Amino acid sequence: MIDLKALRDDPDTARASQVARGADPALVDELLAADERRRALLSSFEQQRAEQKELSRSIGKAAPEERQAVLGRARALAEQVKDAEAQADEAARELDTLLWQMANVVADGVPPGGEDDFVVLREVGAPRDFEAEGVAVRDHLELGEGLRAIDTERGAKVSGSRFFFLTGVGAQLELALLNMAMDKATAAGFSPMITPTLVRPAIMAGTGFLGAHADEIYHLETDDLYLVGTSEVALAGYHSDEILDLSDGPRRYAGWSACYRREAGSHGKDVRGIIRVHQFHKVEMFTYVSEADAAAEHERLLALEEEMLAAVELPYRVIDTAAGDLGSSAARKFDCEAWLPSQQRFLELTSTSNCTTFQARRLGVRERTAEGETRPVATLNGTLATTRWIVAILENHQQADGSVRVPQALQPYLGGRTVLEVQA
RNA sequence: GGAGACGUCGCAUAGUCAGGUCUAGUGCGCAUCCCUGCUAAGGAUGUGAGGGUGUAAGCCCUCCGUGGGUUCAAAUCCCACCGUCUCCGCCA
Repeated sequence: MIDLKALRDDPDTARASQVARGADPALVDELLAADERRRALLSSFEQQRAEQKELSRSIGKAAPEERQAVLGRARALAEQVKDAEAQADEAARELDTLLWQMANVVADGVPPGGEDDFVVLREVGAPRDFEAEGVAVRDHLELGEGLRAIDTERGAKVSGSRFFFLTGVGAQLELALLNMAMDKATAAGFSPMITPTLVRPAIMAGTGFLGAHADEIYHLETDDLYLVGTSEVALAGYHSDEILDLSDGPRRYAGWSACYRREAGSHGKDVRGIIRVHQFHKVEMFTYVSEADAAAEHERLLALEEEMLAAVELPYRVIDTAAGDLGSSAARKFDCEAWLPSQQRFLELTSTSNCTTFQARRLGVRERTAEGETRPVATLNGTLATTRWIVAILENHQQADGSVRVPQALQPYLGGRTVLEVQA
């Protein structure tokens, strides 16, 4: 959630942020009004409560003859206090409801607008000229089937649409990718983590995923648990309600987990193959860092993502996501999109968000300052590899006969294999 | 699934049966200072979180796993829930 004090001091920035996101700036003024109301009612309650406590204490030592009179007054006061408390509570609830509706304030420099208003920061690597090479481009599913690596038909039979099996070399390829990502993260100082994929409502809400896109999330009614769409959720919850010591630097984690997405709003989109699926695997970087160092950490996560993309030799571009396409928790987001030869377009492979103190406030993650005070930390996350990367790797490294070249950096993770051969 | 024990301000604990200076005590740890001096010890003071108010010093409120309830008054009594541990059963 946003910082109420900052909102009070500088409502214009918050209003501008709402406008950039395409959200309603009036929410800011509703918040200010609700905050003022809450503080007034709280002060009133606290004053009456102090009075009541004092009177109540005097009963124990009151002389027997005046006891009844004091008791009578105390009873009346108790009624009054109960009423004042109810009013203060109600005002606090109203404020809270508004507070949880408000998305993070976007960072300076984020392009305003919606999904299509991103800014391309750079393009790296050139797409192959398949025509010149004499290669008739196959899409990832055709390639995957030829390699006996992907089986979507049986995925549908067993689990429904948007499910699949990775078979044989396909399974090995995913493990290779994810292991390489874990190694890379570990080398960069991230602690490897294998996280729960079912989380409590408070954790899911704290990360900001239960807002506008709540229908994207699987919910297990019987147990009131949510299936995570990314290990970010579990990693953000990991230090919830804790006060961290970040004086030795940020806490960095690399989460390995299955991820689940309902894809409720994407009927008919990316229905072929494994581009958009209900379940996949991902290695996710997650950092807890002092707010002042958050922007630098964001660059660091982005750099690691680009290193991974370079390691698997994919042409890609980096985009600065527009305000309206940011998640509610993010103040800024960079996506890396790989070139997809079969569709002649870019496909998102990584996404790194700076959530500033937004998630930390909701989840109660703070740090101890040098002065001994507490303050909310900043949280950031970024993708290091996912099942979807297989799509881009197969397509970009395909050869004329339907076999696929293995990028050099990946070869050690595939037993030294240099080519994935077509299977009979 | 059954039976039981437990959940207190970093850690360890007192307090709960008998509701009222508990305005949560003590030890350890930690911080500052003092004394002294030689691989250290002793003493003093301070030391949870969140919030309201105030220029400030300060004053005040909330929190004893969570949420309700009883009462003038709840760490303490009642109810529900959550979590941890032990034993039994069942399943992998």
